[in-house]
Amino acid sequence: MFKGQVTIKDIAKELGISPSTVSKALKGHRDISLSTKQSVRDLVEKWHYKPDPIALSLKSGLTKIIGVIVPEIVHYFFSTVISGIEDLAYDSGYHVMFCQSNESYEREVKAVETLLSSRVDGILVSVTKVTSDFNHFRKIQENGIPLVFFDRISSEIDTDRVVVDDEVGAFDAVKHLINIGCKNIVHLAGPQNLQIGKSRKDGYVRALKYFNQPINNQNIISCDTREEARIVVPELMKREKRPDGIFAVNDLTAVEAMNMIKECGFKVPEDVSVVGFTSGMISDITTPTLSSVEQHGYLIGREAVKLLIDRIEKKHNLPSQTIVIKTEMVVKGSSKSARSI
Amino acid sequence: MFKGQVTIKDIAKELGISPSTVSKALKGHRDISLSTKQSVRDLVEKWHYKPDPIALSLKSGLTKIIGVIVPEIVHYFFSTVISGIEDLAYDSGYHVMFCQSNESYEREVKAVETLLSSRVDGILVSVTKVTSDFNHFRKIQENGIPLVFFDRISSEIDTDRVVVDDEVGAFDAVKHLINIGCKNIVHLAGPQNLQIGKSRKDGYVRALKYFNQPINNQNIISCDTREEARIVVPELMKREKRPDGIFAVNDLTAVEAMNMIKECGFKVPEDVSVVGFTSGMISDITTPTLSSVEQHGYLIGREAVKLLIDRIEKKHNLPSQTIVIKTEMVVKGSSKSARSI
DNA sequence: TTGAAAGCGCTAACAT
DNA sequence: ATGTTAGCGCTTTCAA
Repeated sequence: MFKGQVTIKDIAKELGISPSTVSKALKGHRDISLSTKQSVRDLVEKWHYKPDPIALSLKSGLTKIIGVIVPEIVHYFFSTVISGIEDLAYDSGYHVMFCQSNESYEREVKAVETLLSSRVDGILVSVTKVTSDFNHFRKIQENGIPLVFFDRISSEIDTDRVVVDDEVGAFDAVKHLINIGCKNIVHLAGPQNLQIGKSRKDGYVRALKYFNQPINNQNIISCDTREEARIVVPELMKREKRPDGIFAVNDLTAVEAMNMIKECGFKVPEDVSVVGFTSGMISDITTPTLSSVEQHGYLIGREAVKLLIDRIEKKHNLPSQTIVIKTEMVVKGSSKSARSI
Repeated sequence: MFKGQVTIKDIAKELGISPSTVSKALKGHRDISLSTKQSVRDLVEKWHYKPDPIALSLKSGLTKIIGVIVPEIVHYFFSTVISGIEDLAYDSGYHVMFCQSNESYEREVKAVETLLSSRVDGILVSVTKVTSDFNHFRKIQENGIPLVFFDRISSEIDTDRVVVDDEVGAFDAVKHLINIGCKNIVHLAGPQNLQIGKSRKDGYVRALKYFNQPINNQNIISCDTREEARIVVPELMKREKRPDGIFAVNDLTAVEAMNMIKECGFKVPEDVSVVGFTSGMISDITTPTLSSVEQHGYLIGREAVKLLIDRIEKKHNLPSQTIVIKTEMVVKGSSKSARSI
């Protein structure tokens, strides 16, 4: 009873019964007498007995722990997702173990090994930007551990997914730019080996087509970091045919694009309208505030956990499913055009 | 060998030796023959044997898991701390389990219970703004689990701590403003019931005294959110004696102050210099970039984990220690005064 | 209605 | 140099 924790043996000894009887009593087994059950419950209450999760795990082979791999915790979007994961996981009786891949393939592989060797019951992953070999994810599946991808998925692995409707979000963003009068919209695109990079570009292209604007390959530029924007955007502003709208694959890039535009002596949104992706706190603190496509990270986290727990507890046996979270175009200062439409 | 994982038994059976021999061989026990050791190692390699951490935990009573309780993950400062915690913990062979208290006392208490019942080896906590009863922390100590506070500490609990030197950070910030020529510096202050709110104000006051500037109570204004700044700062700018410097208790407030100053038709830093606290990503994306006091969250995380692991592994038996992380005044665009000094 | 025994994977004291 | 045994805390047949 000391050494920190009360065990089932302590209870049994005190009550003069066997450990197995205590165990059954606790589980409400039918063939334990009511009086025994009651005295066990009383003592459990009094001594604050809590079953040891480690012993439970050893028996059941389950840890009630969910592993999560994200590129970076220090990232508003991911921290909202994590927040959602955490909340629902705890409510469902699971714990959460985090690993950051720091956008490094090697660290991602290591994180997978770490989580597997920790015997987590399931794994949630948002893939790094640079991952192009997916064998470490296959290993998860070969071990029979449920795997759910969220946001940054790999299309090479057949598994459950929670994604944002990137294509539609991008379409809406570009549609908005067109609606406010932009005629020469540049897309600062993400890596095309990532689904989100591809989808957002596809949405951009589809919107242009839909509204009969010409598609110019010069207007699709690989640029998804602040550092790149710092180089790319000033180039853009020197073009003979200056862009009047920029749709960036993420908010940080969009913000830096705004800053560069201003540094080049132009105004946002008067000269160039800018729209980002992943509306977060950032979009509120810039001047002007940044129009952006809201991704509902918290919800993504919750849905991903729900899917994962369903798999772990085998609540269904459906083929892999993909849940699509709707995006929402949030118009703020960087694109509220005063120009006539 | 199937069912996912190879066990020591599988190895033993294959080699026709006993499990305990395998165990000893793996540990490099002196009285196992070299040839046996070699064949064990070979098979371990071939079959990818990994010891089951759960069985290890059951034996040792240790889980190699560290519990962390933070107010909010969605918070740049905390996410940097977590990042530091994560990195060092993993390098030291520990896993990390997170709980958010969401600034709620009840959730904090629940988080403590959760972590204790998970049998974590140690706990790191940054206390919520509202916690005034500390018995749940005492329970951690009574269970013999090492406890380390970081950033938001409780002075009622005798334990290891890692804190930021808020007072000196604030002093440096105000000193900087004075150095660049500010004569009328306003402090947008945090809640005075929180240690950080008080310390930062104290640093402000001390700096003014030290440089023989008058201390005006009108210049210390309770304002630590963007919403408040939106109301307070325009008032300030209407004063007969306009402030020429603002030292805000956090970056978000500082950023909104900048925005308000600009909205009132003044320039940053030409008319008013602004300095924040907790230099983060935010400070880079505003225009102008925000001068701020860097808190080194990542380092705080690492130091806290180091302290905790030392306690867990009983590397020393010193009385409770407090590590103070130095802050650093980072001068950026919002205070680079062109004025002569 | 209750208890004894085995076993989850691993280790360590104690044989051989 | 290697094997046997017991036990960490719990559950679950199976026997009483």
